[in-house]
Amino acid sequence: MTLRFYDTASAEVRDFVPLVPGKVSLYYCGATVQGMPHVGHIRSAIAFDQLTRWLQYRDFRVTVVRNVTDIDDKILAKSAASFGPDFEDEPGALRNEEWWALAYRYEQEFLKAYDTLGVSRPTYEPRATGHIPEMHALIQQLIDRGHAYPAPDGSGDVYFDVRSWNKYGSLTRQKVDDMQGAPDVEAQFSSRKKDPRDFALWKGHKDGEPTTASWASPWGAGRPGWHLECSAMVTKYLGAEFDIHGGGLDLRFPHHENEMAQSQAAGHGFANFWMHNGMVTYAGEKMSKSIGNTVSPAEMLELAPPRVVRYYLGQAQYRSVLDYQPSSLQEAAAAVERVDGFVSRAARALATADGDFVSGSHGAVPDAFAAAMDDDLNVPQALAVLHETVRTGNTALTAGELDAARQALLSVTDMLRVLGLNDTAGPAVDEQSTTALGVLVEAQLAARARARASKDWAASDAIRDTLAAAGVVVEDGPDGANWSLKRG
RNA sequence: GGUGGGUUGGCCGAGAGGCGAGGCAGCGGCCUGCAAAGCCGUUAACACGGGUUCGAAUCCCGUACCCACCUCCA
Repeated sequence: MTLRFYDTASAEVRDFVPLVPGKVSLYYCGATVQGMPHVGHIRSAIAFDQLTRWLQYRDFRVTVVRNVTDIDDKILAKSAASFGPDFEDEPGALRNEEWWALAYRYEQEFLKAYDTLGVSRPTYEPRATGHIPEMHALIQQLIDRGHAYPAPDGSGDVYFDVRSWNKYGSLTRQKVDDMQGAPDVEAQFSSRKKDPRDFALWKGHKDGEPTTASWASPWGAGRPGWHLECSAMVTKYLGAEFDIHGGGLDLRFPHHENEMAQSQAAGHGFANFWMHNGMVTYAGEKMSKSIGNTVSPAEMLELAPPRVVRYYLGQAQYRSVLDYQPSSLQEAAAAVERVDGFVSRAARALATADGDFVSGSHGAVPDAFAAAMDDDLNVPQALAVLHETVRTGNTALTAGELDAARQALLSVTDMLRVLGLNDTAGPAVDEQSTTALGVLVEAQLAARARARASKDWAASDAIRDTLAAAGVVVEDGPDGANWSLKRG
């Protein structure tokens, strides 16, 4: 087996070899916590969670760092708006909310969504505001090396000097001269910037901005620029050179280009691999706040249980575009139920036949599954293996070949674990209620069995219909009827 | 203007020179008292026009359309 990933920087799939044998350092961009998470954010997190889980399966010790950008123009603007006279109470918005309170509130919303959808927690989740000294050090390094300069107008801004770094643009294979200029921005900053593409490392404090959003610095009070935050934090936790930097495809430029320029200009090796997940679109258009076509995880969770949402968002190859439509959740639900159906039938059959059966693990997924995952996380192909294994298992169950069924069940369990489909939060299970429900349903099924024995089909079907209406699915098998709660 | 990516059967979605991925939906069958579930079979595709090749969805050239980024964006 060879692990291979697509590296955006070299635009090719290359063999993955970690810098330190047995260890992988992974940094991926989390959210700017200025609003509720939408499905696109979650897709990204799921993609890198799949990556993490696969690397762990391959016995790497994975250190995952995902940042929280908790200081930013939009956060300040939203907070400021909440104090304004024209503030309208949007759903979820709070009046007179300090920027740091707003950021923290949304940070928790993201965390909740990640947890619900089975995104394992990163090793660490640093906040930008907690790393001001590291950022200052990096800025000073860049100034010393001639790649950054304080704005001459005394605004307190510090800019990265794009023209001083001849590799600028290499991540996205663009030439500085070919880049489209933004006329208004050029005009606005012409007195401060040497080149319109120069970007802010440090933003000088402006009148009217809250003092809580201002930190002292050698260049004047202010706050950090977005791109700088990631460079400073990744270096602090993962070192000057690390294995993988990830994020959404839309961050390639300017964010990641700028990060790479800053860090390499400061003498750091930086990321060995750049991995970018594809966008989620809605009706063919990228889902984003500015367009307003976002779908929240909460909305999806109203249509389907967490595991189905996870399956849906994770089923495509991570680099492909995923076009969301509500009906796709129903398809995902059918696929998940097929797998779950096998798991519960197999577990039941094996438990009946073999009292000491406990759900366990091979510790190994099928070779074809592993080969698919090794190949740039080809989840669709891996899912094909999953479904084929389910079919094999179903056939074995029907034939009464319990050993084969057990093998299939263990394989399926292992594959589900790797895909993160085994442990997403489900509805809270109340043991007492479950027990009580079981007693009641069994009583109904006993009555139905008597009716069937006397060929009273009307009575039998009436019981089945009543239970179905209550969300209890009854399936007749060779050993009598089984029941389960309809998921969702 | 620049830089990437895409166009696969009714839908989703892999593959990347020869062997019909898989899921969902449909159809037929087995099983069932009837269902459900399951299994078997089955229908069907590679945007368009050229070219290379014994052979192209896959490689090359051209065309059309779509998307993303070049401004905050997962």
